[in-house]
Amino acid sequence: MTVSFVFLQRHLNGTGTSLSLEDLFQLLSSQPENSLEGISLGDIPPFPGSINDGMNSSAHYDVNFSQAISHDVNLHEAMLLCPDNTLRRDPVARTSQPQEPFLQFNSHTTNPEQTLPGTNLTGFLPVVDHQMRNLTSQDLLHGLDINIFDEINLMSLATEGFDPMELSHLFEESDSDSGLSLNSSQNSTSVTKSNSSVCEGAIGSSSDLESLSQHALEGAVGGYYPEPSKLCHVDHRSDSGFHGDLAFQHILHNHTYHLEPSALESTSQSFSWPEKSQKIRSRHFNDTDRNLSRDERRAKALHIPFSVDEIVRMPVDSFNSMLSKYYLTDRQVSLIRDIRRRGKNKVAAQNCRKRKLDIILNLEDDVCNLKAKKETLKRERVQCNKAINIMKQKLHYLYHDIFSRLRDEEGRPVNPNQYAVQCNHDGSVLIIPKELVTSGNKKENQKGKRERRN
DNA sequence: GTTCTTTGTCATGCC
DNA sequence: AGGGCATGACAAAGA
Repeated sequence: MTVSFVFLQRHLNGTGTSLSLEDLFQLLSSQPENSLEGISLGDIPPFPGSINDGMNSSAHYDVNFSQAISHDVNLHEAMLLCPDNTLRRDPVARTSQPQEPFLQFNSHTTNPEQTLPGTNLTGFLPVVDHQMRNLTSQDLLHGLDINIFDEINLMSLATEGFDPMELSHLFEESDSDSGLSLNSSQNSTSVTKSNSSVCEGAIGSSSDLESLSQHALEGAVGGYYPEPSKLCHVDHRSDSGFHGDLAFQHILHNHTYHLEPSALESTSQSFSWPEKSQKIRSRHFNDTDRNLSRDERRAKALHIPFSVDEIVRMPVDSFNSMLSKYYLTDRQVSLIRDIRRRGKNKVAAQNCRKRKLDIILNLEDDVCNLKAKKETLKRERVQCNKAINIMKQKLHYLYHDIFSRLRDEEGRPVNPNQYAVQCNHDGSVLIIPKELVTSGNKKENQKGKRERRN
């Protein structure tokens, strides 16, 4: 006991029962480490570094400490944690993000023949005669004038009510070397489809050419492009921007939407269909009509001279100019508009689902992170509670130590059951009867409650 | 036969 | 005003 008894007495007797907090701590700090039954302030562990870190981290993450500990986090809240409510995960990294639903027309053709427009293929292709007969129309059309196809388009527009069988005969007679487009690629709306188109476009010198020639006949949904020589000139509008473009697209684009996987495998494209899709596709390959989508079948039935892909992907200006420049019946126009709307919406739906998936994945990540953070905060809370308990215990010992030294005016020990140490806001410490403390506390509590209500 | 998933479509609202 | 986009809801097909 290093603090003199007189010191305390002087303070307690001389100044009434007032003991400043400073004095109290002077008293405490002057105690040997083993005083207070072996517990001193030095034993109180500093506020755990991790706690500070935790607090900082709490602040850093803008997480309310208590809330973060006690609240579960739902997906919506987790999503709202994003400051700008945007996706933090790079969708491209997260998914393959084939988010370029509109691949360029004619961008990559795997058909080497396409690199030789205007070339007579028969001079280049080292194929035997029967293969030549089975070459698709696309293979043979490169040498033809674009304007011819312009006319073809117009003619097919004029085939409203035309007998498809008659047109088919035209193809048969021309032995598949009419000006059908087949070998363009990447013209589809969805990525999956565009991938397929890439492969589909690359028919190369497949042994399946024979089977593919049938698809060639179905190339454009309007699919009937009679042999140019058998057509009369209806109207020459090759000088129109869109018309020329469109005609050219008909030449270069693959309007075959579903080709046999075996044909795809023989190409230089590395893309391969998923096993599921291949099964589905191969199951339907013998039924060419079933190969076509509903809109493709409808378009085919109405002899729409453009592929569904073109209708969907065409810029609005071109689309409108197409509708105005071409003679189209109301039914055709209506169908074309429907096809365009549905096609656009299909792509939008695909993108929407992709986004939704990304959002869900991001939220799952957020949930994981927040759970980890919650665990950290829980651990920190346990450490805080431990430190608080140690502090309480030390105060308890200090309290009893003080009372063991206190003496009243007559030199008698002060009964700790009758008196209490009260620390005031101004730093002063008073020894007051317990009745006053309890009544004072009650008043304080009531006052606090009133203030809280207000 | 039931359930789940995928995909296309429609309706609607917003830009 | 028209077109496109986003998205919820529904249905069909397939696993």
